[in-house]
Amino acid sequence: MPGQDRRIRRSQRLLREALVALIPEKGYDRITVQDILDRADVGRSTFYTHYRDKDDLLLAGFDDLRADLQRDLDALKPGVPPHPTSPTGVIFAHAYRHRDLYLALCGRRGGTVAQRHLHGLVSGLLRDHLRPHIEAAGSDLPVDIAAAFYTSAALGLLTWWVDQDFRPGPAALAGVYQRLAAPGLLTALIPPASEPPPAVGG
Amino acid sequence: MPGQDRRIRRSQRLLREALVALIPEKGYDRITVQDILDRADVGRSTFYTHYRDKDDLLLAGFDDLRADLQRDLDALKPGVPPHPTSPTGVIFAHAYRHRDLYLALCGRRGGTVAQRHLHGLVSGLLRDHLRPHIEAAGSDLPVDIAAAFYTSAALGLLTWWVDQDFRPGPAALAGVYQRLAAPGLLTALIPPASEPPPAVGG
DNA sequence: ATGATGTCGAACATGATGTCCGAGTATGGT
DNA sequence: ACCATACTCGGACATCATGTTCGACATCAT
Repeated sequence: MPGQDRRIRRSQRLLREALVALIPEKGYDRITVQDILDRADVGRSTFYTHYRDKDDLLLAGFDDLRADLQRDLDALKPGVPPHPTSPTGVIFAHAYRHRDLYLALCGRRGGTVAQRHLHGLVSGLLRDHLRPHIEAAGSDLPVDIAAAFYTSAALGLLTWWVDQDFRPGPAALAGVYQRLAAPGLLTALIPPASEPPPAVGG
Repeated sequence: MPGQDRRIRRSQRLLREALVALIPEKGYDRITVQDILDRADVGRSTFYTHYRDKDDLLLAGFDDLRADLQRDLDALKPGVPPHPTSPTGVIFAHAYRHRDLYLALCGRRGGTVAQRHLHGLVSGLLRDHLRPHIEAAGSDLPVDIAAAFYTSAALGLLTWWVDQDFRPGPAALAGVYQRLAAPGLLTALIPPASEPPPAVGG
């Protein structure tokens, strides 16, 4: 059974790697299951015993990514009070460390499923990050709207960055993001204007 | 021939309407050409004489939309110097007037093609709008990055709005967008800080 | 070594895609 | 009114991708 596990994981890893490698080449929509099979040198039924379809394979790889990103973010939360980076900065750094994967997930040739899931993930993240700030300030700004705005802005920047071959470094990108995002949020919080936290706007 | 033209346009209109109606029901990816044919009550080869595939049909409808939106925006440009609304405000109003279409284009169940094209359209729009401001201010902010940021923010808000059944009115939405977007752009322009135009940040 | 467990991949049935060709219909000239 | 023309319509077809089935095979436990 442990040996079987090793074999299973081997196929799964091969399939996932094949898909990630194929996406920048052909574009997710044009990739056929047979393409993945050929690239991974794995049989058809092997694929279908592990995954329901192409989307399922993509999302399985996504779970690992999500866990990894969550670890980075959890490491940020209890950190020193003047956070060195925002959640968005962590995401950019994470994307830079996993360039191949993010190229497939939010690059030009990625698919709807990946983008949607990444959006959902980041959206939940930012909502949780923003809510306390907005509530503490007693602002009338709806949390959902703010989350939608900043999630799409961050992911849009990320997508642009990926398609630019990660040209400005992750720190520079995070800097630009802060520069554009933070002032708007700060002024949107002013009605009672209680606290100006160091790294809001994530 | 004029009669023929009428017949042609009839089929084309029926097909486009069928697709737009189908997208919110089934989701673009799950729609089959046969679904469109059945809904429009049009024959198979009729479809393929006019369009190469499903994507082509969608994009054809897109051209009309693009022209319509461009008219609204052109009407804005030579307007009174203190523009009453930003380009983004115009887009929100346009989306509100064509709710059915935008529900298909950027709603939850829309497809990759539509979103990509809409993104490209708005991106070009905002780039042209932002460049003079940034250059006039002599800011070091790269135009492309700013365009990526604000395009995604605007379209993300639009997508959220569409999925909320266009709940806050278009004016209210445009107001929130301005509130979140404008301060960041204004402070990003400050290095020389030459002019504070009324409705930047589109 | 041998049985139990679970994977591998060729072959198959189904459904979607895009093409082809004969039938049908409106137009325009006579 | 009639015919010829031009163009559209849609059923039938070949092709391709998908997801399933089933026998062969490899690995581990006893």
